[in-house]
Amino acid sequence: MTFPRERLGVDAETAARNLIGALLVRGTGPGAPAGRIVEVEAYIGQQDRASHARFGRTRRNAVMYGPPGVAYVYLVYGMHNCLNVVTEPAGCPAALLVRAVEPVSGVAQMREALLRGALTRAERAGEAAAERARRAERRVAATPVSRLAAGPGLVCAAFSIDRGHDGVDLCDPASELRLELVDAEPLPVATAPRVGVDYAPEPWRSRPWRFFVPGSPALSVPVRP
DNA sequence: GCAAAGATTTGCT
DNA sequence: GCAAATCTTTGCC
Repeated sequence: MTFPRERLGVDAETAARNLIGALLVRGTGPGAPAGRIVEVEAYIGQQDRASHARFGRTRRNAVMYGPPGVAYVYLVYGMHNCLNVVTEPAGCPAALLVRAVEPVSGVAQMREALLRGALTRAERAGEAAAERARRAERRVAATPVSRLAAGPGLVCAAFSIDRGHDGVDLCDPASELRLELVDAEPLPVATAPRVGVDYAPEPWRSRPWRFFVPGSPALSVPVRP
């Protein structure tokens, strides 16, 4: 069943809890990558000094101002894509960063995609390229299934998500990238401060807007005490 | 126009 | 445990 937009068009903290446990699906067919979202972070409003919306509306963050359920994809550190799900009613710039997904199916395609990325990086290494490529191959093959999408950059790499998906409607069952509602017992949700936002002043740095399934083997970085 | 930093991951010391 | 990789976006001259 496709994910109801109403579950995202509410306040961001409620939407974050709603999004935990949802299925993220890329493409169609039996080998299509799919996995359960087990960790997200909320970025809420222009006043949030950790959010891309803190500068007001720009070309990059424009979709954050639009309707909920749409993908906001951006590039960080010049090399990693990050997937967000726009939340709150249209007009309020807010998004949920998908930090970790536990693979459910399509694992082979995920490994292929991760390896493609690693090989591209290895090629640029020049003379050490061949050695790097071998290491990348071993590393990807040795990575446990639960760790394949255990980080915001890894989610995009494993699911082949890039900025071409910016603006895609994740609630449309016809979309290449979409969300599905899982008919199961709701997962427990814990909170913690967000990761990698030390540049932001208080109180934004310490807001407990990281939402995750405690004990999941697919979480990104360890939870800060 | 140019300098600086970033919602990360990887590999080496 | 730390630094490099890499390039877009933002801020300031």
